[in-house]
Amino acid sequence: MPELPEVEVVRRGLESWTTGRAVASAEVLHPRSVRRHEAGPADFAARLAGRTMQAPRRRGKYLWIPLDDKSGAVLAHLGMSGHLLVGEPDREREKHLRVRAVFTDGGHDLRFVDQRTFGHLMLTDLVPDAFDAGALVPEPIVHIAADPLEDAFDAEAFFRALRRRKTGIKRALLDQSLISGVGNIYADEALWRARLHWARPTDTMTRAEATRVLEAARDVMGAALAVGGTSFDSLYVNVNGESGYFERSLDAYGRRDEPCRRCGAPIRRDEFMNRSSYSCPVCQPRPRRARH
DNA sequence: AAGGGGCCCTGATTGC
DNA sequence: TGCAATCAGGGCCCCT
Repeated sequence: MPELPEVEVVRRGLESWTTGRAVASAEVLHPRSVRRHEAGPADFAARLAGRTMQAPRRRGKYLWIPLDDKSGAVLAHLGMSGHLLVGEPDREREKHLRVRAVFTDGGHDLRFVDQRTFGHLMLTDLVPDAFDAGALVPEPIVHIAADPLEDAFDAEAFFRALRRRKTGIKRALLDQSLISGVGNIYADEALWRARLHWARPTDTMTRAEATRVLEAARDVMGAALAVGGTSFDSLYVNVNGESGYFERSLDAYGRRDEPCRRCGAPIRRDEFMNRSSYSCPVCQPRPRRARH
């Protein structure tokens, strides 16, 4: 379940393996993994061959590798279970290997392995960024907001957007067009730290509450990044196939009926958006006017 | 037209 | 024991 910290761990891990290396050839082993590349799997592979990769970049949960003169890029979203792995090119093929690129220098290859195929890769153009003057972003993600660890993130604009929305705070945190990089785990963690219930209506939120949840999101994602990200089973791993250590630091997510680390009350689990929401019934009381 | 729900996927786990 | 139901969830698409 890679969210911002996990994707950033992958980006850092890829850096020395992509920068300045030319692709000899690529193969797509599962068409669904390039479904957003409209010209199809064969075009994806053919157009990647011969291109030189640059240093990988990231916004929210999206990662991209600019190509050649930076007019284009490989855009990646890891979805639920996507891994980008590097290793000896002749090693055994993973069961869920979906896309593979080998380089002209004959060194480590780059593999996209994805059990559930919610993730995807595509080739795309880079266009001017709306948030960061002079920067370029992949065209398909121009609509998503900057993430809270970027300098370009506009906290004031985020607050104004919250007040305009008629929804609950968790749904807003998960809306990548308002703030990117936050998924189900870190949304629950940020709300627990900010002592806000997930159904708190955003249109009446105070500046202090908005600041609190934003700072909490920054803090918790920064802390997770510092220890290599969160991992449950093997659904998320870095480029060497290793898991992170943040799971043991989670305060809310996945802790149903376990004592709140602040007040001792048993953590509750609610159904929300067809998934789970974990919160403390005492520290995060349900608002009278709840919004989903 | 913004908000909310359904759906896509596979493997581990749970239940009968 | 074996099979079926359930769960996990990001983002796209569709409906109202």
